[in-house]
Amino acid sequence: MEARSLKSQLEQLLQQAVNGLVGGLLPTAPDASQISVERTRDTQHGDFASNVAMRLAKAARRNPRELAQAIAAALPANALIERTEVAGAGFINFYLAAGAYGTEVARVFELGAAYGQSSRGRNQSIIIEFVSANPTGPLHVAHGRHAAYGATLANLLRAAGHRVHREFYVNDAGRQMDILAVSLWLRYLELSGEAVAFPAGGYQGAYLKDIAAELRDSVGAGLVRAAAAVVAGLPADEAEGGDKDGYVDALIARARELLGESAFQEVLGRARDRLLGNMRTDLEDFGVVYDRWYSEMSLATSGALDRALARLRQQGHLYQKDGATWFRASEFGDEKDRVVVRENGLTTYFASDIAYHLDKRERGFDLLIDVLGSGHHGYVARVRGGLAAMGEPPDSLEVPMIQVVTLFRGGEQLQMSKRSGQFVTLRELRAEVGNDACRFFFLMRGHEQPLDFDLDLATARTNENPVYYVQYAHARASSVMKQLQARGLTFERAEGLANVKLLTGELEQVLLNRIAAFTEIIETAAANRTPQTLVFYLRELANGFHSYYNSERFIVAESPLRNARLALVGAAQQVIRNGLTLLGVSAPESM
RNA sequence: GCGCCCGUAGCUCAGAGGAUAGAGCAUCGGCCUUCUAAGCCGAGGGUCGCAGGUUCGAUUCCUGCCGGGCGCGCCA
Repeated sequence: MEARSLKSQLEQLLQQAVNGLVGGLLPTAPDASQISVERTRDTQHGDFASNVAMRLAKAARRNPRELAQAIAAALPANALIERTEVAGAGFINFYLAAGAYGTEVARVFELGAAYGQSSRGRNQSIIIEFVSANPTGPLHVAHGRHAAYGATLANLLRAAGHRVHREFYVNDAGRQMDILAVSLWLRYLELSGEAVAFPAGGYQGAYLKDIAAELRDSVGAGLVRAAAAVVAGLPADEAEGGDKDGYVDALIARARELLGESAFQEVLGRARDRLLGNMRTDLEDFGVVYDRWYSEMSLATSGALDRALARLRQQGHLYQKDGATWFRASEFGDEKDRVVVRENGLTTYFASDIAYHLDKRERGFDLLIDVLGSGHHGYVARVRGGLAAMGEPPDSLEVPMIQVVTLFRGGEQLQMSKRSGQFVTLRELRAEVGNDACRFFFLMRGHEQPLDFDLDLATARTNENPVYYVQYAHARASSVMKQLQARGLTFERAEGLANVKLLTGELEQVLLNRIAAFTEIIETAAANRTPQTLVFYLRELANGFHSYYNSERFIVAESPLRNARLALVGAAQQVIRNGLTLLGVSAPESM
């Protein structure tokens, strides 16, 4: 069976009706995007409404209401629509057949955890890259927001019928890795009684001290060199009025010289692997898994980087200036040209990224989604330019920008600074507020909105905490089923589904309506790349459930009505669970 | 200076051409001998930053201004 939302089904019917008028009332076939159906805000306008007649009236040179009448009359016979009416300036209002919601409830039970999935995405192949934090330190709270957003968006896209591949791009190349190696080695020397002043430009976080201890346990004193030999002839660091980059670079050179390249690489690899391992564990614990961790370094070793640059050069998109190789990005929509090979012969991060994105296209992905921090917006034009220069469509790259996270405790903003090594890690945050509140809070706001994360609210076990509201609805539904058992009764699904027509109460209708909207909410949230659409929906669905719960008793004496109500409760519970699962939030049986 | 994002209820935010602009929190008033009160119901609260424009219709799209945030490396 093809999975479609009610909205999609209605749009399909409407499309057929409109097509039937082409050549008659309508001069030409309209664009499919003009033919849409929306949920009504007010039930006195029916269940769904369409503005199609108003949109087509001008081109057709027809009165909108007249056109609406004609379109409504041309709707093919179907079991979905009870009746239509033309209202206002030319709206077509749809009233669903009484059985439509009963069918939908039956589908919830039939499909279970798969309810809500649709084929809307037409199997479009999407690669979504997110977090991709530098392996130079632990993940912190901002990465958590990226992880929650990216993982949930991936879930939504898959549910909406796309093929989705999740990727973490590992920035394991470049100078930062050398700095990491030196930082670790200096911590190791410290432990070994050969302390050297720690550079301002190094990675100062305490995590490297732990890794240094492991290194010491593992290799013993083999990497120890005299502090005096390390610092001999080095330029001044920032603290002494020198240049911090110059000092770090000199230290890197000195480390290579004293250790030898292979030992230096061993230290580097030790730090990188350990930090990447921690990231992977953190993300898995947070419910975020990837299909692939893609190494930046592998672009160089596989030759992909050289191939990409050769291709650009061949097309005449590169030129030499000031000893460096530049890409003519300004000819492809960027504000200025960009360096791809530096004066010192090393390729830039941007060069890797061109090769990486070309590789994504060559692997067959239709759409490339990069989830980036809002600070990276200047980067988008550059990478699009690279794609364009390679002959790839620049709009195959889409970049949702995630705004910053600010933590608050007791009304006070927590200071976070990566440079000083004092920041709240994702691990610490999860330990304090738990996975559920963490993911829910990260997704509560639009991703382009800066997020104030209130730790007191997230840990509050009170009604002020929004994550409990939705979970509580699920737990309450479970509780009803347990209560049923305790009374020696069972839920007779067939009887319940056969009697959904008895659910004529206002609150029952509202709840049925909201349940049936789930599939189209997923479609909308996926299409707009807005997980918070699902968050808001779940709050509304939970509200519909709580209101119903407070106004009616479900376990009544009359078996048909009891089972019909239990079917509604069970369907609501299933949809809440499916929705929370997409968000990566648990659906507890009791609270 | 250039570029991107944001200005909606007291606060935090949804809504992205459509009918009377919504939610949570806060405030005030009700609801537990009955399936979990982490719940429900009700009330008050708005010049959708300002000014033009496009449109049958603009909070939504366009332009300009005002206000706030961020970014503009041969770093990654």
